[in-house]
Amino acid sequence: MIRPRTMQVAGKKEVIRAQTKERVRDRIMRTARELFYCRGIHAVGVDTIASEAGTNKMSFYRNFASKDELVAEYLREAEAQAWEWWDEMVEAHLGDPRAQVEALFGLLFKKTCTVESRGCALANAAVEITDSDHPARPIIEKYKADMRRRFGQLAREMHARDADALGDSLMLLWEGSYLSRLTCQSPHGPAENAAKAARTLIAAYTA
Amino acid sequence: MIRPRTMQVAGKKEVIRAQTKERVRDRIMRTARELFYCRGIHAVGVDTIASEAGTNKMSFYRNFASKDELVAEYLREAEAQAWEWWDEMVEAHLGDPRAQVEALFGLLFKKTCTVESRGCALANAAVEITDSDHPARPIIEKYKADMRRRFGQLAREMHARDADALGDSLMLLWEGSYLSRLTCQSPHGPAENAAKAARTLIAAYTA
DNA sequence: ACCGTGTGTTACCGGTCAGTCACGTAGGGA
DNA sequence: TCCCTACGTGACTGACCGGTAACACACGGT
Repeated sequence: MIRPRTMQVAGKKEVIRAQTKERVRDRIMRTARELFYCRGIHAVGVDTIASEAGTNKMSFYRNFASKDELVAEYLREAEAQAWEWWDEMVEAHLGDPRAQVEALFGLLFKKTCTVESRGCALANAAVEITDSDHPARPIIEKYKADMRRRFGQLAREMHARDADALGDSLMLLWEGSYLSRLTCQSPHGPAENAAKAARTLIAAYTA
Repeated sequence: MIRPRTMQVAGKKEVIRAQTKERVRDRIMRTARELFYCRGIHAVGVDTIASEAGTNKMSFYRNFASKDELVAEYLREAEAQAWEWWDEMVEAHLGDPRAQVEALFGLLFKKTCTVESRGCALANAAVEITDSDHPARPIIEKYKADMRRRFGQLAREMHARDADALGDSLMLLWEGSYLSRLTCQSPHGPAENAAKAARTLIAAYTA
């Protein structure tokens, strides 16, 4: 039941130990992140994750209630990471929503147009997980709803004529970039033109 | 090995039989289409497909070499269907590429913004199937490469300033619409604004 | 009347899946 | 010293996976 990990005040010994011997839970999370992202959620079993993380299934189940819970945790981490990057871009251009969008699409380009990219972890999970009772579903839906809201907000701050339409358009370009990374295996896919499209749309809606 | 189904000249009896008792292979294909699309490819086993199609696993393997082959066939069918719809829209507005794109995005709206829609079968398969040796991979990649080429061609016919960029942008909107249908479970997602975005982009690139 | 084709049925194979049990051990804090 | 926590190990369950073997039957064409 995922106990709260009583992080005791770290003495010197503790620090060394943390470096040399990463806790099992963290090793599992890191391994799961890599495997789920690269091979997909259904394609990776808990046994594989455990042994790839240098441990075993029993230790896995001492740290996670179920595979579904691990998946949910994996997506929560991915979401937190995504917003961290997003906020970085936004904070670098406070008060200048155009520059913020520009920076965000620059980041998108950097993330999607690499050989290793497999698109958006949350979006991929949305495709793979069809069971509406899965604990991952609310995480995905909240994430994407937040994203839509944020794009709409940016459009409003740019004083766009039809802010909701512009926000949605930007989100479509965003999502399309991620998906096209999977359908056109080459890193030189349509996603390379996402930033330009965003710029064009913004210009058209704020002329 | 999927024999070519020696479609003998149909006598009257044959016609009746075809109505009342659909061939096993067709029943399996139809069932597979529904189940794969709704629940995902990994989530559906051949046993389920067979029994849902009113037959059994043995009859399944008399018609398909393997599950992977069925998946490939499923995607080939989906591709053919998609191009059929595409060509219908294009042929309805011969010589008017703007109207053709308009019609295509109208179709996209009709397809994505329904409660049952689960996005694009090919794109979903691209997410689920990570093994590069899978027989479905070349089908997916060819389909999306063709789509990119077609969008580029349409942009060129519209005499757009940067035809490749416009084509890619339209494709991103297209793909984004499909993906957003899965991430924002409601039919009232950002995809509702895809056509408007396409119109805006075209206007900007051909002004 | 005969045979080939398509189909149904049952049982089976080896492998993998998620998840559990019982037991052993190393190390750190009190 | 003692104990508690974290972790490792191997065996196990029951379900399901893709795929196969052997046998039976119904029907249509010749």
